[in-house]
Amino acid sequence: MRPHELPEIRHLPLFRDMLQGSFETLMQGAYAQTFPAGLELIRQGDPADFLHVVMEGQVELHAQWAGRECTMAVVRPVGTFILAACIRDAPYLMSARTLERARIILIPASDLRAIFHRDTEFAVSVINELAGCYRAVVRHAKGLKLRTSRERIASYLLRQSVLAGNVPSFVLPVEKRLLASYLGMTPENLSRALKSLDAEGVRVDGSRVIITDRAKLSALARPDPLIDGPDPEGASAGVALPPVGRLG
Amino acid sequence: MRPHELPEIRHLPLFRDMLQGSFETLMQGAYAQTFPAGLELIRQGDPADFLHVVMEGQVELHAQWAGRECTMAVVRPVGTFILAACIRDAPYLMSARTLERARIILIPASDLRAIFHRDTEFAVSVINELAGCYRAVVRHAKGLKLRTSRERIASYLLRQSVLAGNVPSFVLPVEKRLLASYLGMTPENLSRALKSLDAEGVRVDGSRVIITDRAKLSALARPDPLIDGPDPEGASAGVALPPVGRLG
DNA sequence: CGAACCCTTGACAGAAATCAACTAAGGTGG
DNA sequence: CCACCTTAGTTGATTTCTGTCAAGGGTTCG
Repeated sequence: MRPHELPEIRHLPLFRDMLQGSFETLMQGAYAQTFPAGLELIRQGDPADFLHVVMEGQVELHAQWAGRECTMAVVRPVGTFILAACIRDAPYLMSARTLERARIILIPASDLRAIFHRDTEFAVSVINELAGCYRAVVRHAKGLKLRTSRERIASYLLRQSVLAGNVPSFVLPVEKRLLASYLGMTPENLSRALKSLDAEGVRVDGSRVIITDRAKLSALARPDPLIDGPDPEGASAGVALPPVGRLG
Repeated sequence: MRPHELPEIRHLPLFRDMLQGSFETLMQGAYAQTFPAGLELIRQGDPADFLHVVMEGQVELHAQWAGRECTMAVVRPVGTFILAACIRDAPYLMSARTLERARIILIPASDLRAIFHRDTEFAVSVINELAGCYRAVVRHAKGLKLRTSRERIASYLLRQSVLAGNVPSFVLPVEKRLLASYLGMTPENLSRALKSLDAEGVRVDGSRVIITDRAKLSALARPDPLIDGPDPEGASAGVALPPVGRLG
């Protein structure tokens, strides 16, 4: 593991409050590895052996069934994924693949379980992390069930704009096909819908999005913190925040 | 609170491993209440004050947006709901209403948070509960994104049959309109789809479902433990289990 | 008995998936 | 350096699915 990585992990919400001894024990069993783009890191159904921490690059969480596939989330630095499976010692519900060259820390699930039995502070951090993940998926499911495709797209674009610091123009952080799958539609549909959103205050040029009429777009999207997530602190102050898609 | 209720709560996975002292403290602040059918217990967006434990009756968790509404889950005895919101001290993401006369135990969220900071065993139980809830919603979302309406219905019926002890015939545990909303479709659509499933080995008469050709239905549903949930132990032995829809 | 309400059915309109063709961009290898 | 191949994205035509609106039968409950 690289020298700068340990403190970076240590500062994650999940690890920042635990005892130093617990952290050191956890890190003794952990190791880092760099993977090329497009590599399948884990496959759904496999037993959960390691908690994964993304240090660099993007990782897609996706699910398959009956030959179909859909994107569930994208994890960016510094985020973790498949915590729940590790805790339950249960098979992964999702697969993970690198979208680009990625550096990942792997922490043995057994160490994880052993330590939160002994370190209450760590247990509390795990609780908070899990509760956050849970709420993120609930919001995702709400969006799928309550909003139409166009509304989901509009909300997503508005959200990205807010996360980028309330800027009117930004670049999509992922490929459109992936975005389509994440939003629960086909690439063709996303393409057409994006064009049709021209009339709702959005211009799209390649991967660049320009919000030309925020009020009109907002009227369609009807953003709601109970679906889109809470407004990040400092967003109003123009502080740029990473467009993290947490759900792991 | 009634005399038989305390030990019942004590035996819940969430409370069975905690220190006796912690449990007593938690129960001191708790109180029970009986609500009539159709009552809105909590509204999404409200601050999370109490963890709810269902002792009797059914409670629907649902979500609203833009005048639309959908069912997210049904909680039955003895199950809890909105644990995550209580932990994060965040607004509820879902509303809850009684489907029938229901008896509910209310546990102050602040007590909850205070106690798992002191009682590691309880913290571990909360972790396991949350991880389970998280995985339940992920499975729900997977079903919505990967399966068509007919496939979701077929899977649901097959699942209910298994939970009832692998019986070929059973009664739907909820109203069809609610089931439709839970499965992500309109009541009209469910009605039509159920009729069309006649050709796939299912007969429906009112709320009674008869699986006439399990192989054929299974070929459509393609049940998968990574979506439908793990097979309950003892199911093969014919042990009847309650058709619990946990997700809270 | 009447008033809701659930469920069903039909007709229709709108949305989305599918199939197919085409463009454009990026990377590979000659 | 260029020809070639692969892949993302777009667009169009078509079909399938789904939601909406409307009406009617049946049940429950006050």
